Amino acid sequence: MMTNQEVARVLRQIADILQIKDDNPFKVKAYRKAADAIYHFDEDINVLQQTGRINEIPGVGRAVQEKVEELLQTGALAYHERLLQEVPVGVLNMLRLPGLGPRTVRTIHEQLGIASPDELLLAAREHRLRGLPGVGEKTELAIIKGIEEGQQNRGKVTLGEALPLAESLLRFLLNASPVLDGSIVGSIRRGKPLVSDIDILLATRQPDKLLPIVREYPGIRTITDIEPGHIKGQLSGEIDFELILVDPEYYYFLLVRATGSKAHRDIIFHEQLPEHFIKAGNEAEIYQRLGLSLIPPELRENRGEIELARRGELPQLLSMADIKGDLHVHSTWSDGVEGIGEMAKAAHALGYQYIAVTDHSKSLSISGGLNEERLLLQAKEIESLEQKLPIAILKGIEVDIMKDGSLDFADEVLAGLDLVIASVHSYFKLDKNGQTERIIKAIQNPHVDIIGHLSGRLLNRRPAYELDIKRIIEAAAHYQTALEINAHPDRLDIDEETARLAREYGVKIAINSDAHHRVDLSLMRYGVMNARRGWLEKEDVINTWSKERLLNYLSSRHD
DNA sequence: GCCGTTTTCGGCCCGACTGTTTTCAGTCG
Repeated sequence: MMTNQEVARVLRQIADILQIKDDNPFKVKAYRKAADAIYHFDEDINVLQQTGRINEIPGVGRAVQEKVEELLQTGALAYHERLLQEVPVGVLNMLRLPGLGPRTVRTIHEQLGIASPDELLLAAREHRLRGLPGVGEKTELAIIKGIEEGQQNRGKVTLGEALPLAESLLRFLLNASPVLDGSIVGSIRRGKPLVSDIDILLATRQPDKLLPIVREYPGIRTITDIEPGHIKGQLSGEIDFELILVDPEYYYFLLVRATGSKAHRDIIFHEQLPEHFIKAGNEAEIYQRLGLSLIPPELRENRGEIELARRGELPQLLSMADIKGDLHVHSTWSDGVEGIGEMAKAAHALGYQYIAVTDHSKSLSISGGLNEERLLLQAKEIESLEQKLPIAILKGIEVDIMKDGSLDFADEVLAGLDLVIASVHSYFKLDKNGQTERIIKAIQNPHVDIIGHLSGRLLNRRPAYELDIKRIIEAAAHYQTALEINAHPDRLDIDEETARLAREYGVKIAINSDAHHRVDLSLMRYGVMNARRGWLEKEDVINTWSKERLLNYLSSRHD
């Protein structure tokens, strides 16, 4: 059985291969679009398949439907396999490197027979790439840099990939009768943006009965290691997992032990024997026996939390339940895939009081960014939708910050909006001072309420651009401009360190999903986890505030 | 490959920068 996400992955690989083969670009786009649509579709693709309704997904026509059916029925797709013969996965991985696109990758593969990033790195170091058409010294250096940076996170996956897989596996195991209790542990439970594997703790009196149950799980690729109390293996999706089996008496002791970072647990358990923690009823009791108040998982990193727990002075971290709205949402007016009405209804269904529609501005033309005229038309639509829907819809924009720090709209235009996010989408390679000055100039603009995805990082894909974070936070504090925690699991930007620093300076934060699809509104939880890792409290985050308070705050800023 | 009461065929698809060139293809957001 395959999930929507796994099917989407195959379709995306097909798109990549077709692109390298220089096939019809619209065909490539069609495969990507179908992949995205399946990835995000609310219903299980297997259920759709059984009722013959796969082509009801927008962007999926006859050809893709047939391929998906073959994939779901047989677990493989002949067309995909055939394409992989021509262009192996290693070549597709080369595509992920900055500066390398389909044409260059094709040339490298065809002319030098290079078929993986490892081979590519070697060739680049030996200067065997320069001389290929379009490849010179700089490209070679960029490749080496790109691969070396990637190696730092080697084998790690984003929380956004790992957490749903871990939850799905845990749900399956909790349904098995020998399992009395269970939890995700390790770095996923602490909410780290990049994790190396899935660790799950299970309470059971019958550890011997677990193995055949685990083998039944549809998402298992291999089981590699079995020893008393442990089952290790790999899930399809190439993520390693480890199950830790423990007697119920020691469950909460192990839950604390297996969740905290090494530094955290070494300090709190220093020479204490497990027997001291037997039969605890919850985690709070474990911490209590250590003379500490309960430390939330996201804080268990030995960054000062242990001392505060001893004094009972831990921060009161915000939680998902505190979130009252989403201030960064796209629609079909730019590169979103759903109308404002759909997004607003979905936000209302999540219990939100408000959303801000913040489509892109004109200079981001690939996204269909709005010009002044269309912005006005959009405002009309928002006004009419607001009459009909039980949720406040703020008129916003994600305005582009230009190279010189000016904005893509004149102040008069921005003044007509309820909320302005300013973001960088170009000139990522400015030097540190230029990039910092540029963003500070945007911070200084009185119409700008929030700076979007400040550092521009894309986890596992692109490093943050050069910035003087401290200067930016000082400016944000001075001009009372909020910083965004972009909740998309590929971004989580600003990161936890920056968030913690911002809080110390009294800079407000907005946690935003940046949703381009209604399903993406639920990515908010990753942003909340990131905020908790940054020690943020409810008061620090403006979209935990009530609608009235937020609107007052925004209008007072604009006066 | 998808889509469609202006079309079942012909659109879909943007513009600037970068590094490589010697006039521009390839990459990127």
